[in-house]
Amino acid sequence: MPSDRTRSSILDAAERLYAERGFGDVTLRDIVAAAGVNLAAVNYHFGSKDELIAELFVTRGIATNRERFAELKAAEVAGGGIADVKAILRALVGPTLRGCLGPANEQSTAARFMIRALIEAVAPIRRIKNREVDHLRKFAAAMRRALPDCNEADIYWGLHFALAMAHQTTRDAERLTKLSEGQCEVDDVEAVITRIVDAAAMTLTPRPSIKKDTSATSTRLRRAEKLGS
Amino acid sequence: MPSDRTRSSILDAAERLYAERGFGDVTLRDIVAAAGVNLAAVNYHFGSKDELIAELFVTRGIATNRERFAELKAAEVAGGGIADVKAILRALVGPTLRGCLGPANEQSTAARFMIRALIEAVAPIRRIKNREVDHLRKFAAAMRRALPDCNEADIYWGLHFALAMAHQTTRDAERLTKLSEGQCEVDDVEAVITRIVDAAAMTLTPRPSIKKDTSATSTRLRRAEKLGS
DNA sequence: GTCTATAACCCGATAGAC
DNA sequence: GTCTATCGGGTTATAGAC
Repeated sequence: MPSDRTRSSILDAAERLYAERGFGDVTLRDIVAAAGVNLAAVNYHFGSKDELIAELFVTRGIATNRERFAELKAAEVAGGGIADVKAILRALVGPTLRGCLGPANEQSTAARFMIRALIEAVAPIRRIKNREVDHLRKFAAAMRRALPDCNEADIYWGLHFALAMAHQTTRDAERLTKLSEGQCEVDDVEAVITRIVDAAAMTLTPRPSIKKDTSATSTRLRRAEKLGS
Repeated sequence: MPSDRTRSSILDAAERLYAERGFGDVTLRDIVAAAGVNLAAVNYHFGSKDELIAELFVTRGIATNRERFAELKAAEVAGGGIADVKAILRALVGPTLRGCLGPANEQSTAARFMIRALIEAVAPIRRIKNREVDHLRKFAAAMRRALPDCNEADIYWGLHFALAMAHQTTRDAERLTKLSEGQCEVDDVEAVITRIVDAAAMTLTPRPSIKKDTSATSTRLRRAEKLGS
């Protein structure tokens, strides 16, 4: 059926253009031109522009989350049912960062589209996004298992902060490079992931103050030591 | 001169509407209606829509940075020339967060406009933004004085992460509340600021490893140990 | 400086032939 | 399913009267 090819041509072209130029200045006419199909085909296959965007967001989002869950599952298996805190965070931010940073030719269109979609929050996506928090709940649950004594709010804040750093880094990489005059190496994706994961993990496994209280060990630190890795 | 009032009416109305509804669906017609002026006045006073947005971004940005610098200066005076690390970070993210979170009637239109502008990155603003990093340089300089032995790249990453957490929190506060089922208190602005500042400060004033250095210890952490702090 | 009126253009959606 | 042609509506920008 030629219909299917038309349909997926539209999806592919839309994903690519939105990833490259954002939602603000990509029109249906741009999309059909890039896809080599007719303008009316969009409405025939998707009903409206908003429904096209929504379908794109849902299908690509599912794919991204599948990657995340696979990493999370692997981390839990490796830990005998309880994943390492950093491994959980790595599963959350790794797939997106790997797809958005690094050499341009290795970047994933899907990951860059998702980042755009999450950041620009155009109307049809905003509606879906705010009611879809199940995937984050799975990460929160894994984190609770890893840190059973940790305050629940802290866990949510930690996941939130990890995503915040990941998103802003993909978004402002250019600016950070300029600000630091090249000292912040953004091209080494795994190093960036490690940096973000470490920063988020620190908020979840607190330390005693380094200024005073060097001798007295806090209960929280003892708990962390007990957990080990 | 009635001209000045027309001019500032347009600026005020535009700032308010953009802050409330974003750049995507606010037209010049909306703005002139809210300002009670004529459509042609926009082009007369600003030349084009893009120039209106650019002027708004520049003037409001200067105001925000003035607030930040005032806090930074106060922190350096209080510290006898060298500000406390957390005070520096607080000066960076405090003004924006205070203007964007908390009770709706206490929010600042200017702060919410700036957040929208930084996030949605409409064309005329993007151009200005990426070449404007001087204000961040001042914070980096203050941080270097506070942490003379700290790796310079770490300082830039720390500032970047602080802004990342601040921005994402203003932007996704609703979602975080829903995800955590109200356990993450976003209405207590000062508590949120403290949380973000603490998280960013941790990345700058590293602690010794709390667990056995298995295999995957980050280079950053190892460097931190060497620094001793 | 401010207004009206309109130009010139672009958008998404759709009717209808094939 | 795919196409052409077009509708109806929106936008910014501007010419010209006052």
